[in-house]
Amino acid sequence: MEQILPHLDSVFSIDCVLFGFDGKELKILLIERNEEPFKDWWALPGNIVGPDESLDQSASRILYELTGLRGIYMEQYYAFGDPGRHPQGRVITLAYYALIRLGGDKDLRPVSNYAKQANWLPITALPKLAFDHQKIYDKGLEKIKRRIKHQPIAFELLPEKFTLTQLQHVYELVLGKKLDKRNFRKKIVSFGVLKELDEKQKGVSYRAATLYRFDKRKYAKLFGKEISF
Amino acid sequence: MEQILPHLDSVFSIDCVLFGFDGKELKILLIERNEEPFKDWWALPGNIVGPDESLDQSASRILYELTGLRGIYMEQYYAFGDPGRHPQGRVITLAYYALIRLGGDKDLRPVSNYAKQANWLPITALPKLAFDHQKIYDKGLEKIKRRIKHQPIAFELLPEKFTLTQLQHVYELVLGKKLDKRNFRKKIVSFGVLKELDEKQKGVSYRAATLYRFDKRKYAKLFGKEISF
DNA sequence: ATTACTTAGTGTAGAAAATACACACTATAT
DNA sequence: ATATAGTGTGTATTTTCTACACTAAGTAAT
Repeated sequence: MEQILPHLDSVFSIDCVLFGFDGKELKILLIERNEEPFKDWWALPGNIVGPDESLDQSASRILYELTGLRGIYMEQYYAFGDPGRHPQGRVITLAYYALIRLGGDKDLRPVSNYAKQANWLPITALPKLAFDHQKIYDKGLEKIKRRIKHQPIAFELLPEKFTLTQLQHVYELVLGKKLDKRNFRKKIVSFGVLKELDEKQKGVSYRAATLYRFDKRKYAKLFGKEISF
Repeated sequence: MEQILPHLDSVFSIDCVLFGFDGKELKILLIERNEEPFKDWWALPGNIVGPDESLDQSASRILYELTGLRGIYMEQYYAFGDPGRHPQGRVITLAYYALIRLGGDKDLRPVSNYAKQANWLPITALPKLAFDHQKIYDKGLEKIKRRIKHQPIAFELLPEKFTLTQLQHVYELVLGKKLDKRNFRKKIVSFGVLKELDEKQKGVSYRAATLYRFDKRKYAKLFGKEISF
């Protein structure tokens, strides 16, 4: 019911919580601000939604501009709009999260003029964040904790080919608790969305593990059925 | 990362999907528009977010203005912002849902000048909706289907005192499938969030059922534990 | 070649939860 | 008293969850 379109001084932006996994730790991408307000503070990367782009497009563009990445699973999860959240005016922001595999082949493109630097920081030791970004991050983590139980998002954090131990490691980091190896394997294999490859892990100084791949086709067939961890 | 605050011609609104239950059917509140665009079409009630209110406050105000109701469980669930969604300009809308018990004591306040009429229409026979409101509604229904499995939202659709059969009826309507009576009762009682009253249903021409009440205190104690249907 | 080391990979028994299923009870209306 | 309509309950079976420990395989060092 939007009858009238008054001219309002409000700004609509998107902030991204980019979770990254380097094989060891969960990290998020933060930017060190170079301008007031919150000069020298760390903040979530974000930007203003353009006039002719959809929200998802806008989020993809922002992610691309900040990281050079495309084709990443990304989803909006909450809008933050308290009148006082931005000291210079009314800014309503829509938060998106993305899950990204770090390291490996291509590195992230350096990030532009917005900031002194951009860096992947481990979530176990985050600095104080600008604006209400701590709140945005907290809600984002909560969201992926829930979602990893029901949706195949863990694979976004891993290379295309991965071992079950690596997969378990991702679940443990996101959920913040240890899982039983045998039960984990039993369950994850029983979903039937993993394809066991004829390949083994390489470059390790111990017994090499079998590699698996997430099978999108099989997952698509399951649709409707709920996966549950 | 919102450095600059340009002046943008975008409007930010909230649309509400108000689910109502009258003891028999699930309904949603719709408004028949009295102005172009989409004159004479049915639409979701909504309004523009004020400059000094938070999003939740705004949603509560809008709900109050349209229905006279206060203190209703309400939650944002998705932002819709395709550039073409409003023919007269860029309107980004944040969708909220609310669950409301219909009928009974106090009736809804009549709805203002926005519309020719407001009406509760059964979700089994909805008219074509203005704008992208069908999409907003669909997503809302999907959302409460998920949420009713994990959160105690069903009680918002029922009077304070209700029978287990009524509760089951709500679950069946929202989930869109029949449930087994014995198993339903076993499970819902096992959560320990219902208080059995010493009262019985009145005014029925058959054996009167025991009344129950949702016990918020007990539910609060459970926090962390997941309820699952 | 042997050994030490490190991680991969596997099975089972018991507990708990989910499911399927049918009939007797109670209040009211006639 | 009888018909009616919804209430309220128990159990056996299947499925899923949990807890738990050792052998196999490959690498590295000697």
